Amino acid sequence: MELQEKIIITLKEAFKSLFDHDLTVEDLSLQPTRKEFEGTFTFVVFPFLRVTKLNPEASGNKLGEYLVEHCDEVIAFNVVKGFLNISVSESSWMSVFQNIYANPNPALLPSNGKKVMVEYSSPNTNKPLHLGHLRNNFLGFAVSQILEANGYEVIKANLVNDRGIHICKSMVAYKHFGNEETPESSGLKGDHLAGKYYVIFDKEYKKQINELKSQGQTEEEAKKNAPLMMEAQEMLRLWEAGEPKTVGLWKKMNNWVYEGFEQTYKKMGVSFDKFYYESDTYLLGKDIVEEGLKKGVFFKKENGSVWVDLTDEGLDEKLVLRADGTSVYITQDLGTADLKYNDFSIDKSVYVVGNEQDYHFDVLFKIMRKLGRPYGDGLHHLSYGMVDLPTGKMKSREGTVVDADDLIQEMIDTAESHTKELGKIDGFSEDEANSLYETLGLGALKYFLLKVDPKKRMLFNPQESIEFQGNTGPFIQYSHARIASILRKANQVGIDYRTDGFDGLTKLEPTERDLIVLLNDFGKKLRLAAEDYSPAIIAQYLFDLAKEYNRFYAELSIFNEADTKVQSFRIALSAQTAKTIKAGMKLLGINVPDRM
RNA sequence: GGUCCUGUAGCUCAACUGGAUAGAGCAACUGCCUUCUAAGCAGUAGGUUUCAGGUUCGAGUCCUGACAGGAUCACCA
Repeated sequence: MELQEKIIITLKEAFKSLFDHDLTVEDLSLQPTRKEFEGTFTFVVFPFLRVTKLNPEASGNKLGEYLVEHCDEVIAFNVVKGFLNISVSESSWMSVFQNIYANPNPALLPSNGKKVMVEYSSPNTNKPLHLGHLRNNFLGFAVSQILEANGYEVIKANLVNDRGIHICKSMVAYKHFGNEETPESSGLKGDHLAGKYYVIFDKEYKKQINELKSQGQTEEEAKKNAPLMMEAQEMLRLWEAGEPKTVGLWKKMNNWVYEGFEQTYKKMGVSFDKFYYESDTYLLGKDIVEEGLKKGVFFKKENGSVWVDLTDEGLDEKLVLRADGTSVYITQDLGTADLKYNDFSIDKSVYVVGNEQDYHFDVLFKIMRKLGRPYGDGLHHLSYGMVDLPTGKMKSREGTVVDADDLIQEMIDTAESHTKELGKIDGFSEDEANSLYETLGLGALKYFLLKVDPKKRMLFNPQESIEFQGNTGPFIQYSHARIASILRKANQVGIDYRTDGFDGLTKLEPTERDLIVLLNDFGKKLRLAAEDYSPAIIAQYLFDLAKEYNRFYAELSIFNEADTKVQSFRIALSAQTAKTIKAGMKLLGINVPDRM
């Protein structure tokens, strides 16, 4: 049984025995004791004064005395105002440590038999990935790992937006200005090549608009009548009709993009179990519209358009099918939701999509629940804030974006020069060194984007945002490398740091105890991160853990320690910390080096 | 304008979901490498938690109203 659980149960008994009052375990909770007070757990007695009918101090004292007497682990207590601070014996902490140390993988809770799909990335195929996509991809991958560690079976899905007016724009521009350019002939990655023509389209389109405006058309007319735009619209019609030449060009350009994406995904370290393509799904959902009409969830207006009325849920009326019978954005999402369920019979479905689509998903989920879908309550929009630059919002058409490939490379280069400056690569082969730079550069980038609460909008300053010191990925990686070094030496010297090497040890230094407390928290954090869909909780925890370890490292010596039991224990404590850091970082999709 | 999200040290972020004197990192300053990796450790300084009310033993956290920033409100995706 967990230590905290045991204390809470004893508290429950205390209320029964001392005050003849029944409480549930859920009524009682412990919080960490603040650093300036003696103790590890604190029980706040204020809410129970009505039950104890005593003043706060007396209540705390009564409960504290009961705990010391009836709970072996509790060795002392003190009461400050209404706060009962509980001290746990050092031998209890030792046995807590023995328990967690025996677990080979701290980041793996038993299977819960449930299936969840996490849809993330979901790029458009007309341009390369940028900084905003990085946040999406890292979040999606990390949340998948976290859910898996919590016992879910996870299907990582990517719904590729491969059709529509945007890709037609790139195609039109390529037709006019491409001169049969290919990734090979241009030396450009396929996604960058497609993006180049998307930008060209916009540039030429704007020229045409200005020309038409100078001929007396309004802005609105000009936007509609510009030949390039009309051509793009026509191309979309041809595509939908399956016209072979158009489809051929579409396939050719998309394949270039996919090759480019594949490289970037590989570099980012993210992966998918299932790809969906909108070219396959964009016609789905019409049967659901029919179903909704039959069930009375939807209604038809005079012109034949179909709507859902969500005013009773605090939203508005929303169109789900046009008067001419064609789909809108949400129509296909209705269909895709069912498709996912039919493919995998999932219990939960998570959509990692920016907060600009909050309203859309609110509507989508409410509709699915009204339709009585079995997975309705398992739908979740992991909504994250935009990544802004100091110059403001990123706009891909205007070229004010931080390109994902460029940024990753920049991070790796920075890691390289920083590492060389510190002179830390003695004895590294070239391959090892390069792999280290990649680990550190990506670690810094991923940690930076994941440590912030997903729903918060964040600022990215290319010059200043990425550091290698303080609350950063490399700081945590460094802590791991330090421990790895200790373990190498311990193995070399032949120190036994398995449990029997320090059995019977009862004396603990404060930093050692603090480390055990933190290590013991990992499971709780893991659950919380899954409940909140928040890798930031793991990131924050790992920083705290690394920080605490570095304090321990600075304060106490291992190899100069005369008592061999203490020595073995400190190495075991180090090993457990490394294990936890490695497992936790893996949840974030970050590797940790053994040397740096 | 309606709805939703956000507002905490100069900057970037925490605060265990209502608990004690609001904590870290960066930047600044002071110490610590003849000892296991100084990408580290210890310390100093930095705050009316945007503002005004309210709820209660207790509010950064909940409620109301301002103010500021962002998103969204198409027979676009």
